[in-house]
Amino acid sequence: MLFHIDYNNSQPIYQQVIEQIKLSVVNGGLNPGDQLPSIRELAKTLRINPTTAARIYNELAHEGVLILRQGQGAFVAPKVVSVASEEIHRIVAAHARKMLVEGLRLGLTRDEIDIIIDREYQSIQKGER
Amino acid sequence: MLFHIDYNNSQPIYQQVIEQIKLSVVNGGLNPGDQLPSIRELAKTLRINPTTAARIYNELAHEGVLILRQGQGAFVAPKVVSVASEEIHRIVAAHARKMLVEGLRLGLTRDEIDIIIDREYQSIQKGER
Amino acid sequence: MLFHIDYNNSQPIYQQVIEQIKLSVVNGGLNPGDQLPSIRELAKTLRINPTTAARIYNELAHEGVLILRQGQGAFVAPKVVSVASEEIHRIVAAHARKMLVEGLRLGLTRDEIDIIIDREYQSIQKGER
Amino acid sequence: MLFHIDYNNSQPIYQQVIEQIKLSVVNGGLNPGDQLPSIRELAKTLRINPTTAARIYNELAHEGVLILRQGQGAFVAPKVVSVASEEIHRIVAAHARKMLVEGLRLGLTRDEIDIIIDREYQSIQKGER
DNA sequence: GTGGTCTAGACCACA
DNA sequence: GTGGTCTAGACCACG
Repeated sequence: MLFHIDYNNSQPIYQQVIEQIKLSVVNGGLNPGDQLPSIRELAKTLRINPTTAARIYNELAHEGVLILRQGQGAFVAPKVVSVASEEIHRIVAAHARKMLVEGLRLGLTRDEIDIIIDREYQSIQKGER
Repeated sequence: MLFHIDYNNSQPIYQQVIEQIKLSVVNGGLNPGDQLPSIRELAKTLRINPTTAARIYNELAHEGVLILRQGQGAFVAPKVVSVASEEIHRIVAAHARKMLVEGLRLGLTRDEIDIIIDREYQSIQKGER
Repeated sequence: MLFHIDYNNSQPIYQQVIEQIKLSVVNGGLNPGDQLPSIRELAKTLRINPTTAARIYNELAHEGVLILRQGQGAFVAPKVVSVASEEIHRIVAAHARKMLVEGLRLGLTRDEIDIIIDREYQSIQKGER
Repeated sequence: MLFHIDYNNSQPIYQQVIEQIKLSVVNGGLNPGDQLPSIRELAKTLRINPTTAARIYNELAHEGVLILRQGQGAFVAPKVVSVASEEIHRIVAAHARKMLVEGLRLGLTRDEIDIIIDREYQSIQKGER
């Protein structure tokens, strides 16, 4: 559960870490009930601004990934998907569309894109990165 | 070739329109050599500021999607992809990863995600949206 | 003495033609006293706006490359360099600097740049392009 | 790292500054990781509009020369040239051709041009200007 | 504090 | 008419 920040990435720091935490939840690196480092600790280890660390946890709590308990800390939420399946579909479809348009535009075929997706899927399952 | 802006979308409007133009180029709605509405015209129809419209075309010209000719207008560029294949792979893989993590996190299976991708692919090919 | 316009070039039409005429003068395709097509003729063959054709000749006349005689036409000027050598030096140095900075920035060595220069020099002498 | 604007120059000021920054990167005045003045600071010192200053940094970021980090500032990018060597050659050759045509047209010999190039090269290496 | 987005509007360069 | 440059200034997102 070691997070890393790529400062040469245009993506904001807080989004980079959010993505990594979500990934850990997906590939089993983090399980429901697991406790995460405190905001101060996270800020210290990642050497980021405490307000940025707070933002990370707040967003994740807002999305239902984490549960923040006053004075106790942050914990991975139980897998209770309270999001409407329509909404889920919409979110994933939007990502899929972006990926497809970009890939096709850059000259890839549908099959080549599928191969890339598969590779990423394997890498997620293995807990890589 | 009708573009639309969703003001409830957190994505900046110039990026929304950029995506839509790229999509049109991919699904054949726009072909190399086709002329696009002028900056002023685009600004008028979308009811955005001309400088924002200019930004849309400028970014697309930078990316090699459009060609801007002073005094003449904006045209779809010929398909000459000069992007390194590594770079293409990297871009698509990043999108794929985001999509997979989000889908899996929200409880979808790999198969369900594949179905969504396929639906999006079909919709792009048909020139929908 | 056939000029061509690359509409996929960001460089303005009038500058493209000016460059080509200058090149012809340099490599002997056009010699002092030679008559050029009239403005109307140039506009017609290149399928450009007559005002653009006029601009081409006016700029070249201003730079001393051509001489425009009312009612007679445009002629290549005799090689009387009336430009101060300082000025010449300044102009060429500016071009050289741009070329060097761009080449070095993109990872070329001085020798590699020299090779490119030499190749261009040969191509100019041969009257290519 | 002092930039200057020549208002008697027909070249747009954002391009003048871009060139100067590229030059600094080439001659070692600016190294990867170095922080540049903020957009607002640059605008203030050059007495230009902040949006013009932003444009300078944006273009350089697009070209991969700088990296902009929201909330942090602008930094010189690490030297990762991902431009196709064909493209590099094409760019430098175009500059070389322009320089040669102009020099020859104004009566310089090949040797005289080479001397000017060499002088510019020395001046770039020394970090002059 | 930083950069990112958007507006409103002027003036120039090009065809 | 077209796109290109620049200004002036507002408001948001990020750290």
